[in-house]
This record gives sequence, structure tokens and C-alpha cells, in this order.
Amino acid sequence: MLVDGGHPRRREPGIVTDVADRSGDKTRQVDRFDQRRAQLAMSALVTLSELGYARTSLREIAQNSEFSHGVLHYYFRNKAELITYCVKQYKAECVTRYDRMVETAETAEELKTAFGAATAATLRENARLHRLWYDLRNQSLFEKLFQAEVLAIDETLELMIWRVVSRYAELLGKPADFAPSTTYALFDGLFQQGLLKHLAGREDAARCLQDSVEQVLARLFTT
Amino acid sequence: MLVDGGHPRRREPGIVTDVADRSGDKTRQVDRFDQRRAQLAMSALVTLSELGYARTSLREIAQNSEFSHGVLHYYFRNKAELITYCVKQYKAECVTRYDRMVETAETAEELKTAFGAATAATLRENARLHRLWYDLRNQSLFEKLFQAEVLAIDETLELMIWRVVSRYAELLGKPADFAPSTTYALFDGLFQQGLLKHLAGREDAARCLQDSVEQVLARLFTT
Amino acid sequence: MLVDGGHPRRREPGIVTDVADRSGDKTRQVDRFDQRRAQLAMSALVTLSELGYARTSLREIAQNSEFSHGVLHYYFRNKAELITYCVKQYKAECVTRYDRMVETAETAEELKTAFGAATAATLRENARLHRLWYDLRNQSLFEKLFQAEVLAIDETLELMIWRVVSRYAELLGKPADFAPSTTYALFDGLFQQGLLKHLAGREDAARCLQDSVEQVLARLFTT
Amino acid sequence: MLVDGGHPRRREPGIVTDVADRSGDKTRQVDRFDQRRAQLAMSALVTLSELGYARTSLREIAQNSEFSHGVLHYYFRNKAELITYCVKQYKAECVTRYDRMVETAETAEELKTAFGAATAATLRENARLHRLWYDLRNQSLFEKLFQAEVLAIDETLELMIWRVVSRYAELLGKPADFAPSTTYALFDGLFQQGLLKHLAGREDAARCLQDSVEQVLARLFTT
DNA sequence: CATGAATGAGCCTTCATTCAT
DNA sequence: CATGAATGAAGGCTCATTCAT
Repeated sequence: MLVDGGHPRRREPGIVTDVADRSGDKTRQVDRFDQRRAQLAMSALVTLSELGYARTSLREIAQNSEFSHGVLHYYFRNKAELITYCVKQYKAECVTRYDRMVETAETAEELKTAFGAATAATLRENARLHRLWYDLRNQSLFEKLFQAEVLAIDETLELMIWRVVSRYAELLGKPADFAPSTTYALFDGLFQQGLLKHLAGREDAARCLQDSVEQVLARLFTT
Repeated sequence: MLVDGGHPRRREPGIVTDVADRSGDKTRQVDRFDQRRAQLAMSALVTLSELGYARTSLREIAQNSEFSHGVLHYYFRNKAELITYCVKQYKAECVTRYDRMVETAETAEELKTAFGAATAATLRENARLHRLWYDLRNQSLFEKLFQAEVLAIDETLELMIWRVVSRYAELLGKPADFAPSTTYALFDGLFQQGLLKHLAGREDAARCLQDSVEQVLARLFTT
Repeated sequence: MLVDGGHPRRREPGIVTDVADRSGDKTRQVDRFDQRRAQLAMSALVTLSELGYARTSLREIAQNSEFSHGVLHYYFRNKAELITYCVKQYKAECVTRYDRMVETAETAEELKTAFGAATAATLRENARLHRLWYDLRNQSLFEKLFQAEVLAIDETLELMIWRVVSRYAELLGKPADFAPSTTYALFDGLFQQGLLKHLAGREDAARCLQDSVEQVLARLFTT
Repeated sequence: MLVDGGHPRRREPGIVTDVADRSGDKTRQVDRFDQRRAQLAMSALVTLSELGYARTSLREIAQNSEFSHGVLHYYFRNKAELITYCVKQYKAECVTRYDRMVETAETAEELKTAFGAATAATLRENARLHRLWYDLRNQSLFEKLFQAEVLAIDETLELMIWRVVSRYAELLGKPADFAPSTTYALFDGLFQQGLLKHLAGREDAARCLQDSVEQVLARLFTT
């Protein structure tokens, strides 16, 4: 658990983000506080995804942004909190994208193809951001500090995958044979290997990933 | 131009430049050099697997061993070479262990059970070392330096898994439906999720892993 | 690609990006940055001129000052930048001093005497600082890094000497027979030998230098 | 002064080098000791002249030679003694070469041309070795340890130059107007500037040096 | 609110030197 | 004689964090 170090303005963030237009001063302040955090996180993602957690200094992040060095410490307790916030923010976006896909597809075949394509696309387009996620998850293996957050994100992803698979099952008219966690593990394994190869420069990494994702998705169900 | 800055280390350790099978001085010396490296690596693994690559300093490694700080630099070009050596050494052992298992099993069912059990066992017993491997693999996403070595180790592991699956196919009398790389990715995904949960303190992580490994192995083949 | 590793230092110190003549914040800040640099350089010169470039550590410099070790790294990219800055700053002063001398002298004889005296005086009084300059120039023979800066300083000195000689020629009513670079080389040779002897403890080094400088200056012109 | 650190075999070198074939064991041993030193020094010159004193480690020297690292410490008290020995050995050769030139020339004009040519030639061909000499001389400004040796070498060079100039005077039938030390300082200044420019890549450095050397030589005498 | 100056612990690496063999 | 393993001090540099303004 994080201990509040007594920062004058620090508060548990995220509490009021959904309330748009309240007139209380306090509320507005909190809103601005969170807006600032989001803004900083967005900016930090550039550097962070480029260099990874361990190799990124807060100074570097500041330099590659329009913000000062000190402001990062003002809005985030420390580096750990910053990266967690960043990744969480990014992963939330990801989930949304997949969910739209699920809603759009009308046949099992269509969903399977869309899923494979989306996976390959994000591998190609967001390789760096995914790599940052894996970096954070890896950190969590060593620093208890990250564990809770990472586990939470991972669960979100597991659910996302599960929504895809459930929907596929529904369209197919068969129940899936694997547990959500197992299912997620399988696709995550595929994706990570794909990322490894993609970043190693293998041109066909994304295509291969697409194929294997489709193949595996189909095989989750007894023929 | 002068080369290499004059580090005392032998350039290609382990390769005996003389006649291969002689009890001469050279050979013995090279052996001692390599023995020392192995010894240091073994010692380093303790600290390394405890803290991870980025958080471990060579000083700390030395402190946790009976050697001086300088000796690490004497035997390894740098931190990167040390960790690579360590992980490679450890993973080579792993592979051997799995291969023995493959040779021992006499029926498909037996192999499947043995595979699941071995996976679960190593998750329980060597969690830290596995975590170190994933740490290194993760580094390689950011530092080209590690890439080649990591890819090589990964390939070794893929082959190891493939030997298991091939043997299973043989005993089963059916060909596997998945490519070696896909197969490896799946089991690796399972294992990594298992590790994540195990290190997060979930008591059932190993057991769940065992089950899902067996389930997935069976499902690699068309019923 | 990300640039520069995020060092806090301003990229082009001393160049006010805004309007030149304003009392605004930016300007004042830049000034303070440069003031600090100058202050640190001044402080560093003590240690540096005592021990020379290679034998001086930044830690030592810091210890002999009122600043912390880290502050040196904050204001200078690295050791090389620091020493270059120091020497450049010092040499600029030197040049000013000589130039004043040139302006003051009213006859050729007077200038010759003043030149000899000034040379001898600075040998006596600033031996250590001159030795530091030669040290830096010597480094530049091995490290390309310093080359440009050293060449630039050397050129400044050449011009300075040339201003003396030109003025002498003017007062004498004769043109000098030697090229500026040759002229500089001659006086530099004299000075360096003088320094060598002075630092070796020869009491008459400065006096000898004074004599030979005057003798050579006269001989630059056809009788 | 160097203190004998009690090395079992160390003795003041050079004592018996001129006696070629004596039968005493001791003598032969000393001879071999010195031969070894010369051999090591020759080998060390390569690395030393490439990197300079401060940047060269004994390890590097050993690596770039056929000798072991330890042997350097066996034959030389320390790095300082090694470099001094090296440079002294090299400079002795230089002197010989110039002296041959003096003997060969038959007219003043011829000698002047030969001197200019020889200076330019050695600038071109032995730039690195000269740079090493200047490096050592520079060290001596900071380390008293080197002072005596450097002063001795410098004196040798001064005498060498003086032999050239004396001979020139003789052939010319006029006495030189400058003292030996001044004369040496002038040519040394020219040479050092030439070296600076040559190593900075200026193609015409040697040619310019040749011209100015001849010009200055002529101007040493009243017309 | 925001800045960026300043700190000092800590890291990787280099190296002269010692010494057992 | 010669080797090269081992040491440990020292150096340049990075960085999260603190804090005065």
C-alpha cells in the first residue's frame, strides 16, 4: 500500500472524474488535478514506451514534454505511480477498442477474422506500448508495489478476451471448453511471442500472429 | 586501431585453441577460467533471481558471494554478459530436465501427466529463476544487446517443448495440428500467467497450471 | 529517436532566446545559470590547475569548493566540457590583459619592454594556469573531443600575439617578415620552455624569458 | 627520487649495456634484463603513442604485445618508469638521425634545406611518437617524478638543435645571435604548432613547418 | 501551483598493483 | 622467471527526490 507522504494537494485520484460540471471549488480542483495527471501521463507514454521503465528517468520524460521536471513529482508520488497510471490509462483504451469489435461482428467467422486482424494490427501499430505493458507486468514480479495494479489490469484484459470468446461461443452455438484465465493465458502467450518477433524485426510476425490467433480461437471449441 | 581496451578476459572462453583432447596446461587453464565463470554465475543467480536485472548491482552480487567486486568484471565483460551467461546456464539445465522426462514416459497419458507435473513443479520450486528469465527476455525488448541471446534461448525452449509435443504425438499416433512456435507460445503463456499468480501468492497457481497444461496438450490434437 | 538523455542543462547557455535587452524572467534566469557556471569554473580552476586534467576528479573539485559533487554534473555535461569552459574563460582574460598593454604603449621600445615584462610576469604569477592550458592542448592531441575548442583558443592566442606584433610593426614603421602563425609558434615555444624551467624551480626562468621575448620580437623585423 | 621497492631482481638498469661479451653470470643477467626492458619498451611504444600516457593502461600494453601483463610490472617499477624509458629510447634514436644529417651537409644552403626537410619528414612520419614525447613533457609539469628525466631529454634535444645551428653558423661563417636554449625554444615552438595542425588534419602542416623552419634558421643570423 | 537548482547515494567500469603458483 | 587471478580504491556519471523561491 502506498502511504500518503503528506503532499499538500495529493489526494486519491479518479474519485470525481465522471462528474462533469459541478460548481464546487474543491471538485473543480480535483478535476483539474486529474486532468493534469492524464495530460502528463499521455506525454510520459512517449518516452516510457520508447525506453521502458528502468531506463527512463523522470528528467527525460519532462524534457520530452512541455512540462517541467518538478511537476511530475508534484502530480505523481513517484516513478512507480506514474508508470502505473500511464499503462492503466492506455490499456483502458485498448479494451474499448476490442469491445467495439465484439459488438460489430455478426457471424462467428467474422468475429474470428476481426479478432485476428485486430490483434495483428495492434501488434504492428502499438508494439511499443504493448512492450511497455509487459515491462510493467515484469516489474511487478519483483516489486510488490506494482502487483495489485498489474493484477487488476491483467484481469481487465482477461475479461476483455473472455468477452470475445464468449461472443464467439454464442455465435457458434457451442460452449468454450477452457476457463477464462486459461484462455487469456493462451492468447497472451501468442501475443507476447508475436511482439518478441516483431520487435526483433521479423516482417511476418504480425501475419503469423493473426493466423495462430484464429487457429487457436477455433480450437477452443470441440469440433 | 587498437582493439577492445585490453580486457584481460579470454576472447572466446571455452574454446580450446590447441589440440582438443590433451591434458596440457592451456586446456587446464581454460577449464579453470570457465569453471570460475560458472561458479560466479551460480553465485550471481541467487541475487539476480531475487532482485532482477535492473535492481541488482554487481556490488551486491559480489557482497552476497565470497568474491570481490572486481572479480566479476574480471570474468565478465559487463553486467549484460553476466546475466546472459547466468540465464543461459540455468535454462540449459531446465531443458535437460524436460528431455529426461520425455525419454522416461512410455504412454501418451503418462507423458501428459509428467509434463503437467514437471511444469507445476518447476513453477513451485524455481519461480524466482523463471522470473529472472522473463526479466531478461523483457529487457531484450528494449535493449538490442540482449536480443540475439534471448532469441537463441527462446528457440531452445521452443525446441524443448516441441520435443515433448512430438513425442506425445508419436505415442498418440497422431500429428500435432499446431506449429512449433505456436505451441511454444501457448505453453509459455500458460506458464507466465501461472508464475504471475504464484508470485502473487495464490496457492493454487501451480495446480491450475498443471491442469491447464494437460488440457491444452491434449487439445493440440484433433480428437 | 529521443535526444540527449535529458540532461537538465540548457542547450545553448548564454544565448537569450527572447528579446535581447529585457529585464524579464528568462533573461535573468539564463544569467544566473551562466553566473553559476562561471562561479563553478572559477572554483574548479584551483584544483584543476593544481593537479591537471587527468589527475583531477570531479569529486575532488567539488570537495575543494562549497558545492556538492552533483552540481558539477548539473552545470556541465561532463568533465571535458568543464575543463574547456574553465580554460576558455581564463584565456579570454589573458587576451584582454595583453590587449590593454598594446593600447597603452606609445613607442616601439615601450611596447617591446611591456611585452617582455608582461610575459615574464604572467609566467611568474600564473604558471599553474598556463600549465593547465598546455595540459588541455596536450589532451587534444589524443582526444578529438578537445580538438576544435583547443584550436579555437589557440587561434585566439595567435591573434592576440599578432596584435602585439602588428602594433609593434606600426610603431616601428616596418612590416613584419613572419606570418602570424609562425610568429605565434615562436613565442609559444619560448613561453613553454620558460614555463618548464620555471616549474622546475629555476629562479631565472622569467627573466630569461623576458630577454629572449624582446630579442625575438626585435628580430622579427629586418634590420 | 625513486625508492627501490625491494624487488628481488631489480637493479639500476643500463650500467653494463655497452659491454658485449663478458662471461660473468651476473653481467649476462643484467644484459638480458636490459634487453628485455628494451624489447618491452619497443612494444609498449605502439600502444603508448596511440593513446597517450594517461589513457594507456598496462593491461592494454600487454594485450597489444606478446607479453603478459605481469611481466611489465616485473621489468618496470611502474607505469611512469616504463613511459620514461620508452620515450628516452625513442628520442635517442631521433638525435642520431639529425646528427647524421649535420655531418652530411656540405653547404649552409644544403644544411638549411636538409634541416627543414628532416623536420617536415619526421612530423609526417613520426607524429604519434612526437605527440607522446610532448605528452610526457606535459606530465612532467605536474609530476615531479618525471621532471628530471624530461629535463634531461629536453637538454639532449637542445644540444642536438644547437649542433645543427652551430654547423650552419660554421658553414655560413657567422656566429649565431641567439642562445642555445632560446634557439631550441623557437624550433620547438614551431614543431609543436606543426604537430598540432598535422594531427588536426591540415594537409599543409608539414610543408608550412618546413618553410618556417628554414626561414627562422636563416633569421637566427644577422644579415 | 510550478520551477528547476541542488543533493548525495549508488551504479558500472577501469586500473595499478599484489601475490600465489 | 613469468603468469594471470584477484583486489579494492577511485572515477565519471545518472537519478529520484527534496526544497527554496
